[in-house]
Amino acid sequence: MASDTVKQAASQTAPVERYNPRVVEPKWRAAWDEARLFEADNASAKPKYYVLEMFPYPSGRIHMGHVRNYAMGDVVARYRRAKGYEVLHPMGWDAFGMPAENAAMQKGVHPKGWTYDNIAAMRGQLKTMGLSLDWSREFATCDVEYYHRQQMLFLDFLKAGLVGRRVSKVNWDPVDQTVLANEQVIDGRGWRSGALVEQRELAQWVFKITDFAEELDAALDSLDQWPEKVRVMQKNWIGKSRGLEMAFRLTAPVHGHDTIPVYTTRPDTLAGASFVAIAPEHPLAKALADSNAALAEFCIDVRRIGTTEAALETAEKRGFDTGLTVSHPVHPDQTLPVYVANFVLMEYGTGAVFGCPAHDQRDLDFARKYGLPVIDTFFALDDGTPVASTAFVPPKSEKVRWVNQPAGLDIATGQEAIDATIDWAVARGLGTAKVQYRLRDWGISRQRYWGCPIPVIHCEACGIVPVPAADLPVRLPEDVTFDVPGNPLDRHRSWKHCACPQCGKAARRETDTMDTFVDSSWYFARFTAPGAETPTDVAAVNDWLPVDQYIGGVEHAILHLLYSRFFARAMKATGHLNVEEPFRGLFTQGMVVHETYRSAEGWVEPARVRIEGEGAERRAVMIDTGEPVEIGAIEKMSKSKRNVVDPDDIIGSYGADTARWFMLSDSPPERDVIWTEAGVEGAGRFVQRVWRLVNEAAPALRAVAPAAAHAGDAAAISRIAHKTVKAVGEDIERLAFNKAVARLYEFVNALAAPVQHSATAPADMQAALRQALDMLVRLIAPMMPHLAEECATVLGGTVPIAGQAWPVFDPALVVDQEIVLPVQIAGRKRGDLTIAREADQADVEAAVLALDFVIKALEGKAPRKIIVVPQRIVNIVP
RNA sequence: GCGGGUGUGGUGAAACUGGUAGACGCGCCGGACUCAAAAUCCGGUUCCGCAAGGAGUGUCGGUUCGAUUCCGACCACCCGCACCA
Repeated sequence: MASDTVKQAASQTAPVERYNPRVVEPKWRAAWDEARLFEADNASAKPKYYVLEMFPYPSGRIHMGHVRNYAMGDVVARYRRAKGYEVLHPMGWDAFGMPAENAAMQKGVHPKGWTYDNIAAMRGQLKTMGLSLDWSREFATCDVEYYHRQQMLFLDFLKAGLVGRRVSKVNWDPVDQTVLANEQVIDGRGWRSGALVEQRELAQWVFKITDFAEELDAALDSLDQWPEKVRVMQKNWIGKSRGLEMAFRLTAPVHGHDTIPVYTTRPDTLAGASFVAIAPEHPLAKALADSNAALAEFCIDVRRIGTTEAALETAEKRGFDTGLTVSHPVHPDQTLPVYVANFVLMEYGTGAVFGCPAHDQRDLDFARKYGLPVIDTFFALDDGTPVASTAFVPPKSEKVRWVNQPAGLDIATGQEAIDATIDWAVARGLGTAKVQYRLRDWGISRQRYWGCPIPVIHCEACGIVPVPAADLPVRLPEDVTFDVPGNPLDRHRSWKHCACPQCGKAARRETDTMDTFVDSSWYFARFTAPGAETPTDVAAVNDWLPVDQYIGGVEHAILHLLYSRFFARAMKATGHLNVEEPFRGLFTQGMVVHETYRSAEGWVEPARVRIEGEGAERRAVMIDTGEPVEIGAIEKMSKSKRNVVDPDDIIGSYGADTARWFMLSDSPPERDVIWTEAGVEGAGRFVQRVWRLVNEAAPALRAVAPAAAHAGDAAAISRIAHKTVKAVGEDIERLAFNKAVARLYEFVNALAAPVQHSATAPADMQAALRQALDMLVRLIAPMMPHLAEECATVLGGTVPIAGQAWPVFDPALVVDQEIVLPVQIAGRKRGDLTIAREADQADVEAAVLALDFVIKALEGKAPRKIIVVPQRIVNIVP
């Protein structure tokens, strides 16, 4: 092509000044704020759309994971707004929690000051990202206005019977004098103090999440806009199982027990039962231990190992023969020994099991160790006749098989078979069918300062007395100290002393605070009316909820998301809202990962490393010393590996749009994205490219009115523009941001040449270009909002475009009249056929047979078959 | 062990319900502009082959005119759960 023309055209325009995000971005953020474009109106008549990203903990700095998360949410928010929705896109702070207290202990700062300072810093950082957030609804969970309403909810839940007080075993750190969560116990020791953790029985407040176990399980099937993975994880966590509860009769009653109730999900294996085992905490075990020192010692000993998963996994199966025997329920003449065994859990089922060594690896291990029989007999499922199982597969093959279907069953059929044996057993009076859940009630008591005070009072005379509504909020005192371990609230000289609201006598305020997961279980509801006197404004919350699109990390797949689902139900039961499921659409985004670098002194920040060479020759050296650096694995950005890239640095040097664009390109959003310098530079290059494109075109096009219909080259431009509008919209709706990005690259590539000639182009071409550029600017706006505004200004349109409509594509322009059909011979592509879209089978066949390469391939013979898939492909079978 | 997922060039990845495998980005190679560089622009880039052609989406097999896509068996990696009876 005439490169002279290109040269000429290029030389006519002065080089475009580089786009400077440092100047442009703050300008547009101010303009948006000024116009209050992102404040949601509860009274709006438009259809509502609620998009929410999981709110951050105010650690003090945002990280790249936040940037990715909020960039995604912002694309959705800006897109929906442009599509005519009233969009709620709020931001807040999950502000209670341990780090604030740790900071208090380590640095001597007050948790409150530390937290609010961090919030201020992070708010500033977030604002530089140019997110279309409704900041007027911002709150922190440590704001008294918020936790006041949380206390109101607690009292309503208490009244509704959804809160209980239960003595339960907890991990107690004797040095820090506090309860530890299971994950804070490492090898039986407290993660901070290193002290041996004790198991303590402590009175705890619990939310009765198990009241909703069945509903929480069943409703998972309705969450079709949730990732399968998350639903499965929740299903497993709830752990619903159907089984049989039955009793083994003791051959001689002891300590008032004449039977041992057991629970089993596999009644079909009952014929193979060869022992019964009870938990060390089982009432019968305790009674026996009173008069048996060896058993008492055993019970203490086996529980000393700790409850960490690692300890449990490796722990040997240990048992203590009580000397008691029970009779087999089906064959009363058979007796089975009763053991106390370390692998039986008091918390699940009845705290007692029967062991079938022929069927279960764990039972087999136990039977071998204690010389118990392995009985290879099953109940046939149809009539309950015991049979010697020929279908039995030894445990090492791991695949459970059933007698009447020895080839192996899928899970559903297997469950049917088990259900049949349950019915059979119930009919014979062996026991009762029972549904069991693994889900435990949610213990919310924490012996911490920086949390929401639990609004109850303990009175010697009246017992537990709720704080009267008029006395709310129960405020956290500020004059607390952190110089000694334990709960500062409990040590505070006056705070806990109060008068009983009922009898007026001296009483004690509850000094435990709520688990911080409580705070995050209803914040999404509060955003709908953050100033309401009651926890929710019922009309507003019902209008906005469920959240249409919730976006966050998969690490919250169980706890936060399950607790929130519970809260929605509990709030419904107490009249605070009227939905069951808080989040209609859930998206779990991948992490931002980065290569790690290691020098002689340890992990090194990427900023201090220079990469040289590539492929096998790729090396890293320290920038200052030239010392070689080992390139490590690609891992999640973390302080410990020092592979963190600070969003501030990136936004400072490339601008927010570049950072956002890069976070959205490259990887599919659910997958991890690898942060690379080259990738960011590529994104930055694209920003400049769009800017140049628009500026080169603008002088010629500014006054041109976009027109709808064009011919020839102009039509080609219109077609790609309209196709891109369609595709990008669809991609955003599917959250396929990486694909939307690729489309926009293609679009810009396609516009490059026409823009070169825009000054001398015919009028219809100019009109088509003008329209295409207008569309381009609107399409990039959700991802790169600042650049879009600046480009729109250059093109002479109305700004800001943040409040304007999404472009509409003309369906007639997204289908081509003439199409290129691939032509295959025997399933291999040999060439193309350009033909009218409307061509029928006969036209296509005739045209294909006239093609040179087809004639050559057929060598004069008639084809055996010609397959024509309209508008798709032609395949000739010779 | 149970459950879920992933596997495609040098690389991040595309490919709607079976229909042109590798769009787009990064990197690389070549060229233009430049005294030179940066920036930018143009062209090329799955592999083997000078070419014609052949091979190719983790492996092996199947269904089909046609398979990255569906079916069966396996392999590797990642994630979650796990003494739950």
